Amino acid sequence: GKRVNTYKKIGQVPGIQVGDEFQYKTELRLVGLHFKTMCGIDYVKMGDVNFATSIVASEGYDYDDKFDADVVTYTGEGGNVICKGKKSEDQKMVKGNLALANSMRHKSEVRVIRGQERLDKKGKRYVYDGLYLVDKYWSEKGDSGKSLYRFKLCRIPGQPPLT
Amino acid sequence: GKRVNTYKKIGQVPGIQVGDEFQYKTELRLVGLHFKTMCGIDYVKMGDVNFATSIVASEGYDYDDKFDADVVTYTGEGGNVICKGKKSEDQKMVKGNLALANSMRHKSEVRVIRGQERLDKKGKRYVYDGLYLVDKYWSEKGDSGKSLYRFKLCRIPGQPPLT
DNA sequence: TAGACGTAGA
DNA sequence: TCTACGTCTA
Repeated sequence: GKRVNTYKKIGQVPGIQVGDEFQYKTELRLVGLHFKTMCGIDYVKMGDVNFATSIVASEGYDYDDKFDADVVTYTGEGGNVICKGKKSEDQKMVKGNLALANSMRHKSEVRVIRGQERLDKKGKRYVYDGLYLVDKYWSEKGDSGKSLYRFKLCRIPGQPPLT
Repeated sequence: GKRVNTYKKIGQVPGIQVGDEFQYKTELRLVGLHFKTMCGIDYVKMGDVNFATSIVASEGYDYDDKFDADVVTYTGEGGNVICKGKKSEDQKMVKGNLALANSMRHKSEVRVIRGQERLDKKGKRYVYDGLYLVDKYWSEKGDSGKSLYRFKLCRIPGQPPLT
Protein backbone atom coordinates (compact mmCIF):
# COMPACT_ATOMS: atom_id res chain seq x y z
CA GLY A 1 0.00 0.00 0.00
CA LYS A 2 0.90 3.64 -0.23
CA ARG A 3 2.99 5.17 2.46
CA VAL A 4 1.08 7.48 4.79
CA ASN A 5 2.41 11.04 5.01
CA THR A 6 0.93 12.95 7.90
CA TYR A 7 3.19 15.98 7.70
CA LYS A 8 2.01 18.81 5.50
CA LYS A 9 4.86 20.07 3.37
CA ILE A 10 5.71 21.96 0.21
CA GLY A 11 7.01 20.17 -2.87
CA GLN A 12 7.36 16.52 -3.73
CA VAL A 13 5.68 13.94 -1.50
CA PRO A 14 7.66 10.75 -0.80
CA GLY A 15 6.23 7.74 -2.58
CA ILE A 16 3.92 9.72 -4.86
CA GLN A 17 4.55 9.71 -8.61
CA VAL A 18 3.15 11.86 -11.39
CA GLY A 19 0.08 10.06 -12.71
CA ASP A 20 -0.93 8.42 -9.43
CA GLU A 21 -4.71 8.18 -9.13
CA PHE A 22 -7.04 8.45 -6.17
CA GLN A 23 -10.75 7.76 -5.82
CA TYR A 24 -11.71 10.14 -3.05
CA LYS A 25 -10.52 13.46 -1.79
CA THR A 26 -9.92 11.95 1.63
CA GLU A 27 -7.32 9.65 0.06
CA LEU A 28 -5.33 12.73 -0.94
CA ARG A 29 -5.03 13.49 2.76
CA LEU A 30 -4.02 9.94 3.66
CA VAL A 31 -1.04 10.07 1.28
CA GLY A 32 -0.08 13.64 2.14
CA LEU A 33 -0.90 15.33 -1.19
CA HIS A 34 -3.72 17.63 -0.06
CA PHE A 35 -5.03 17.93 3.48
CA LYS A 36 -8.25 19.88 2.97
CA THR A 37 -11.34 17.80 2.46
CA MET A 38 -13.39 20.40 0.69
CA CYS A 39 -11.13 23.32 -0.14
CA GLY A 40 -9.35 23.50 -3.45
CA ILE A 41 -6.31 25.34 -2.10
CA ASP A 42 -4.25 23.93 0.76
CA TYR A 43 -1.48 25.90 2.41
CA VAL A 44 0.98 25.93 5.28
CA LYS A 45 2.52 28.68 7.36
CA MET A 46 6.27 29.19 7.00
CA GLY A 47 7.41 31.80 9.45
CA ASP A 48 4.77 34.49 9.19
CA VAL A 49 3.61 33.72 5.68
CA ASN A 50 1.16 31.18 4.28
CA PHE A 51 2.36 29.33 1.18
CA ALA A 52 0.22 27.11 -1.01
CA THR A 53 1.10 23.43 -0.87
CA SER A 54 -1.40 22.12 -3.41
CA ILE A 55 -4.48 22.84 -5.46
CA VAL A 56 -7.21 20.53 -6.70
CA ALA A 57 -8.34 21.77 -10.11
CA SER A 58 -11.34 20.34 -11.92
CA GLU A 59 -12.15 19.95 -15.57
CA GLY A 60 -15.66 20.46 -16.87
CA TYR A 61 -16.99 21.90 -13.70
CA ASP A 62 -18.46 25.27 -12.74
CA TYR A 63 -15.08 26.79 -12.06
CA ASP A 64 -13.91 27.22 -15.60
CA ASP A 65 -10.38 26.06 -14.86
CA LYS A 66 -8.30 25.43 -17.96
CA PHE A 67 -5.70 22.74 -18.62
CA ASP A 68 -3.53 23.58 -21.59
CA ALA A 69 -0.48 21.35 -21.91
CA ASP A 70 1.76 22.46 -19.05
CA VAL A 71 -0.31 25.49 -18.06
CA VAL A 72 -3.21 25.49 -15.61
CA THR A 73 -5.53 28.44 -15.18
CA TYR A 74 -7.14 28.11 -11.79
CA THR A 75 -10.03 30.05 -10.26
CA GLY A 76 -9.62 31.39 -6.74
CA GLU A 77 -11.82 30.55 -3.79
CA GLY A 78 -14.61 32.42 -2.04
CA GLY A 79 -17.62 34.44 -3.09
CA ASN A 80 -19.96 31.49 -3.52
CA VAL A 81 -23.61 31.36 -2.67
CA ILE A 82 -24.46 29.30 0.37
CA CYS A 83 -28.13 30.01 0.94
CA LYS A 84 -30.64 30.49 -1.82
CA GLY A 85 -31.56 34.14 -2.06
CA LYS A 86 -28.11 35.32 -1.07
CA LYS A 87 -26.02 36.89 -3.79
CA SER A 88 -22.48 35.88 -4.50
CA GLU A 89 -19.70 38.24 -3.52
CA ASP A 90 -16.37 39.46 -4.81
CA GLN A 91 -13.53 37.09 -4.04
CA LYS A 92 -11.04 38.40 -1.53
CA MET A 93 -7.26 38.14 -1.39
CA VAL A 94 -7.25 36.04 1.78
CA LYS A 95 -6.60 32.47 2.85
CA GLY A 96 -5.92 30.20 -0.13
CA ASN A 97 -5.88 33.04 -2.66
CA LEU A 98 -3.33 34.91 -0.59
CA ALA A 99 -1.26 31.75 -0.16
CA LEU A 100 -1.09 31.31 -3.95
CA ALA A 101 -0.03 34.93 -4.36
CA ASN A 102 2.69 34.41 -1.76
CA SER A 103 3.85 31.27 -3.54
CA MET A 104 4.20 33.29 -6.73
CA ARG A 105 6.27 36.00 -5.10
CA HIS A 106 8.61 33.51 -3.44
CA LYS A 107 8.70 31.09 -6.40
CA SER A 108 7.45 28.31 -4.13
CA GLU A 109 6.39 25.01 -5.75
CA VAL A 110 2.71 24.04 -5.79
CA ARG A 111 1.40 20.50 -6.26
CA VAL A 112 -1.38 20.22 -8.81
CA ILE A 113 -4.03 17.52 -8.48
CA ARG A 114 -6.49 17.21 -11.34
CA GLY A 115 -10.09 16.29 -10.54
CA GLN A 116 -11.42 14.27 -13.45
CA GLU A 117 -15.09 13.61 -13.90
CA ARG A 118 -15.67 9.89 -14.24
CA LEU A 119 -17.12 8.54 -17.46
CA ASP A 120 -20.26 7.40 -15.63
CA LYS A 121 -20.50 10.96 -14.23
CA LYS A 122 -20.66 9.54 -10.72
CA GLY A 123 -18.20 11.70 -8.87
CA LYS A 124 -14.57 12.39 -9.64
CA ARG A 125 -11.20 10.80 -9.45
CA TYR A 126 -8.00 12.64 -8.72
CA VAL A 127 -4.70 12.50 -10.60
CA TYR A 128 -1.40 13.92 -9.41
CA ASP A 129 0.04 16.11 -12.17
CA GLY A 130 3.26 17.23 -10.48
CA LEU A 131 4.86 20.49 -9.37
CA TYR A 132 4.00 23.93 -10.75
CA LEU A 133 4.99 27.53 -10.17
CA VAL A 134 2.51 30.39 -10.04
CA ASP A 135 3.36 32.62 -12.97
CA LYS A 136 0.82 35.40 -12.45
CA TYR A 137 -2.66 36.18 -11.26
CA TRP A 138 -5.33 38.70 -12.04
CA SER A 139 -8.87 39.63 -11.12
CA GLU A 140 -11.78 39.60 -13.55
CA LYS A 141 -15.55 39.80 -13.52
CA GLY A 142 -17.29 36.44 -13.43
CA ASP A 143 -20.67 35.56 -14.94
CA SER A 144 -22.37 36.70 -11.73
CA GLY A 145 -20.90 40.18 -12.17
CA LYS A 146 -18.72 39.68 -9.11
CA SER A 147 -14.95 39.68 -9.35
CA LEU A 148 -12.90 36.52 -9.07
CA TYR A 149 -9.22 35.64 -9.17
CA ARG A 150 -7.48 33.62 -11.83
CA PHE A 151 -4.08 32.06 -11.23
CA LYS A 152 -1.81 30.93 -14.05
CA LEU A 153 0.43 28.03 -13.03
CA CYS A 154 3.22 26.63 -15.20
CA ARG A 155 4.53 23.12 -14.85
CA ILE A 156 8.14 22.83 -13.79
CA PRO A 157 10.17 21.16 -16.58
CA GLY A 158 11.92 17.84 -16.14
CA GLN A 159 8.99 15.90 -14.66
CA PRO A 160 7.43 12.78 -16.20
CA PRO A 161 4.96 13.67 -18.96
CA LEU A 162 1.26 14.09 -18.17
CA THR A 163 -0.93 11.06 -18.77
CA GLY B 1 -5.43 -4.62 2.36
CA LYS B 2 -9.14 -4.97 2.80
CA ARG B 3 -11.17 -6.58 0.14
CA VAL B 4 -13.31 -4.18 -1.87
CA ASN B 5 -17.02 -4.90 -1.90
CA THR B 6 -18.89 -2.91 -4.50
CA TYR B 7 -22.22 -4.72 -4.22
CA LYS B 8 -24.67 -3.29 -1.71
CA LYS B 9 -26.20 -6.07 0.30
CA ILE B 10 -27.98 -6.86 3.54
CA GLY B 11 -26.23 -8.67 6.38
CA GLN B 12 -22.62 -9.66 6.91
CA VAL B 13 -19.96 -8.22 4.58
CA PRO B 14 -17.19 -10.60 3.49
CA GLY B 15 -13.88 -9.83 5.14
CA ILE B 16 -15.29 -7.41 7.71
CA GLN B 17 -15.13 -8.34 11.40
CA VAL B 18 -16.82 -6.84 14.43
CA GLY B 19 -14.47 -4.20 15.81
CA ASP B 20 -12.92 -3.21 12.48
CA GLU B 21 -12.10 0.50 12.42
CA PHE B 22 -12.19 3.08 9.64
CA GLN B 23 -10.95 6.65 9.50
CA TYR B 24 -13.32 8.18 6.96
CA LYS B 25 -16.87 7.62 5.90
CA THR B 26 -15.71 7.05 2.32
CA GLU B 27 -13.76 4.02 3.57
CA LEU B 28 -17.03 2.47 4.67
CA ARG B 29 -18.07 2.61 1.03
CA LEU B 30 -14.82 1.11 -0.22
CA VAL B 31 -15.27 -1.99 1.95
CA GLY B 32 -19.01 -2.28 1.33
CA LEU B 33 -20.30 -1.49 4.81
CA HIS B 34 -22.19 1.73 4.08
CA PHE B 35 -22.50 3.40 0.68
CA LYS B 36 -23.92 6.80 1.59
CA THR B 37 -21.35 9.49 2.15
CA MET B 38 -23.46 11.78 4.24
CA CYS B 39 -26.63 9.92 5.14
CA GLY B 40 -26.84 7.91 8.33
CA ILE B 41 -29.22 5.30 6.93
CA ASP B 42 -28.36 3.29 3.84
CA TYR B 43 -30.86 0.98 2.15
CA VAL B 44 -31.48 -1.20 -0.85
CA LYS B 45 -34.58 -2.14 -2.81
CA MET B 46 -35.66 -5.78 -2.65
CA GLY B 47 -38.59 -6.32 -4.97
CA ASP B 48 -40.80 -3.31 -4.31
CA VAL B 49 -39.61 -2.59 -0.81
CA ASN B 50 -36.62 -0.65 0.54
CA PHE B 51 -34.78 -2.37 3.39
CA ALA B 52 -32.09 -0.77 5.54
CA THR B 53 -28.62 -2.21 5.04
CA SER B 54 -26.76 -0.14 7.64
CA ILE B 55 -26.82 2.83 9.93
CA VAL B 56 -24.03 5.07 11.16
CA ALA B 57 -24.83 6.11 14.72
CA SER B 58 -22.83 8.70 16.61
CA GLU B 59 -22.09 9.18 20.27
CA GLY B 60 -21.96 12.60 21.84
CA TYR B 61 -23.34 14.39 18.85
CA ASP B 62 -26.49 16.42 18.27
CA TYR B 63 -28.57 13.39 17.49
CA ASP B 64 -28.92 12.03 20.98
CA ASP B 65 -28.39 8.42 19.92
CA LYS B 66 -27.91 6.03 22.81
CA PHE B 67 -25.63 3.01 23.07
CA ASP B 68 -26.60 0.75 25.97
CA ALA B 69 -24.86 -2.63 25.89
CA ASP B 70 -26.52 -4.43 22.98
CA VAL B 71 -29.23 -1.83 22.38
CA VAL B 72 -28.93 1.20 20.15
CA THR B 73 -31.50 3.98 20.12
CA TYR B 74 -31.16 5.78 16.82
CA THR B 75 -32.71 9.04 15.66
CA GLY B 76 -34.35 9.12 12.24
CA GLU B 77 -33.38 11.39 9.38
CA GLY B 78 -34.90 14.55 7.98
CA GLY B 79 -36.31 17.76 9.38
CA ASN B 80 -33.00 19.56 9.69
CA VAL B 81 -32.34 23.20 9.05
CA ILE B 82 -30.34 23.95 5.91
CA CYS B 83 -30.51 27.71 5.63
CA LYS B 84 -30.38 30.06 8.55
CA GLY B 85 -33.83 31.51 9.13
CA LYS B 86 -35.60 28.35 8.02
CA LYS B 87 -37.35 26.37 10.73
CA SER B 88 -36.86 22.67 11.16
CA GLU B 89 -39.70 20.34 10.23
CA ASP B 90 -41.34 17.18 11.39
CA GLN B 91 -39.50 14.07 10.26
CA LYS B 92 -41.39 12.02 7.70
CA MET B 93 -41.73 8.26 7.31
CA VAL B 94 -39.90 8.16 3.97
CA LYS B 95 -36.54 7.06 2.57
CA GLY B 96 -34.23 5.82 5.34
CA ASN B 97 -36.84 6.02 8.06
CA LEU B 98 -39.23 3.95 5.98
CA ALA B 99 -36.49 1.46 5.17
CA LEU B 100 -35.81 0.92 8.88
CA ALA B 101 -39.51 0.41 9.51
CA ASN B 102 -39.62 -2.13 6.70
CA SER B 103 -36.59 -3.91 8.14
CA MET B 104 -38.40 -4.18 11.45
CA ARG B 105 -41.51 -5.67 9.91
CA HIS B 106 -39.56 -8.23 7.91
CA LYS B 107 -36.98 -8.93 10.65
CA SER B 108 -34.20 -7.96 8.25
CA GLU B 109 -30.68 -7.54 9.66
CA VAL B 110 -29.12 -4.07 9.87
CA ARG B 111 -25.40 -3.39 10.14
CA VAL B 112 -24.51 -0.87 12.85
CA ILE B 113 -21.44 1.33 12.47
CA ARG B 114 -20.55 3.48 15.44
CA GLY B 115 -19.12 6.94 14.85
CA GLN B 116 -16.71 7.71 17.66
CA GLU B 117 -15.44 11.17 18.31
CA ARG B 118 -11.66 11.13 18.39
CA LEU B 119 -9.89 12.08 21.59
CA ASP B 120 -8.38 15.13 19.91
CA LYS B 121 -11.94 16.05 18.81
CA LYS B 122 -10.74 16.26 15.22
CA GLY B 123 -13.39 14.33 13.38
CA LYS B 124 -14.61 10.82 13.97
CA ARG B 125 -13.60 7.29 13.38
CA TYR B 126 -16.00 4.47 12.59
CA VAL B 127 -16.25 1.06 14.23
CA TYR B 128 -18.27 -1.88 12.93
CA ASP B 129 -20.47 -3.17 15.76
CA GLY B 130 -22.20 -6.02 13.96
CA LEU B 131 -25.74 -7.01 13.01
CA TYR B 132 -28.87 -5.76 14.71
CA LEU B 133 -32.63 -6.12 14.35
CA VAL B 134 -35.04 -3.22 14.61
CA ASP B 135 -37.18 -3.95 17.67
CA LYS B 136 -39.55 -0.99 17.56
CA TYR B 137 -39.84 2.64 16.65
CA TRP B 138 -41.85 5.62 17.80
CA SER B 139 -42.27 9.32 17.21
CA GLU B 140 -41.59 11.98 19.81
CA LYS B 141 -41.20 15.75 20.06
CA GLY B 142 -37.61 16.94 19.78
CA ASP B 143 -36.12 20.03 21.43
CA SER B 144 -37.19 22.11 18.46
CA GLY B 145 -40.82 21.21 19.05
CA LYS B 146 -40.87 19.18 15.83
CA SER B 147 -41.47 15.45 15.85
CA LEU B 148 -38.71 12.96 15.17
CA TYR B 149 -38.43 9.20 14.97
CA ARG B 150 -36.51 6.97 17.33
CA PHE B 151 -35.56 3.42 16.37
CA LYS B 152 -34.63 0.80 18.95
CA LEU B 153 -32.20 -1.78 17.55
CA CYS B 154 -31.12 -4.91 19.41
CA ARG B 155 -27.89 -6.72 18.68
CA ILE B 156 -28.26 -10.23 17.35
CA PRO B 157 -26.74 -12.71 19.86
CA GLY B 158 -23.78 -14.93 19.03
CA GLN B 159 -21.51 -12.21 17.62
CA PRO B 160 -18.08 -11.28 19.00
CA PRO B 161 -18.37 -8.93 21.98
CA LEU B 162 -18.26 -5.17 21.48
CA THR B 163 -14.89 -3.54 21.99
C1' DT C 1 -31.81 19.93 -8.05
C1' DA C 2 -31.93 19.28 -3.32
C1' DG C 3 -30.89 16.85 0.78
C1' DA C 4 -28.01 13.93 3.75
C1' DC C 5 -25.25 11.91 11.13
C1' DG C 6 -18.78 14.69 6.05
C1' DT C 7 -14.23 17.09 7.57
C1' DA C 8 -10.68 20.37 8.62
C1' DG C 9 -9.18 24.84 9.64
C1' DA C 10 -9.65 30.00 10.17
C1' DT D 1 -19.26 29.30 13.94
C1' DC D 2 -18.52 29.37 9.31
C1' DT D 3 -16.53 28.33 4.90
C1' DA D 4 -14.74 25.19 1.56
C1' DC D 5 -13.74 22.74 -6.13
C1' DG D 6 -17.32 16.49 -1.21
C1' DT D 7 -20.28 12.70 -2.94
C1' DC D 8 -24.23 10.03 -3.49
C1' DT D 9 -29.29 9.07 -4.22
C1' DA D 10 -34.07 10.32 -4.96
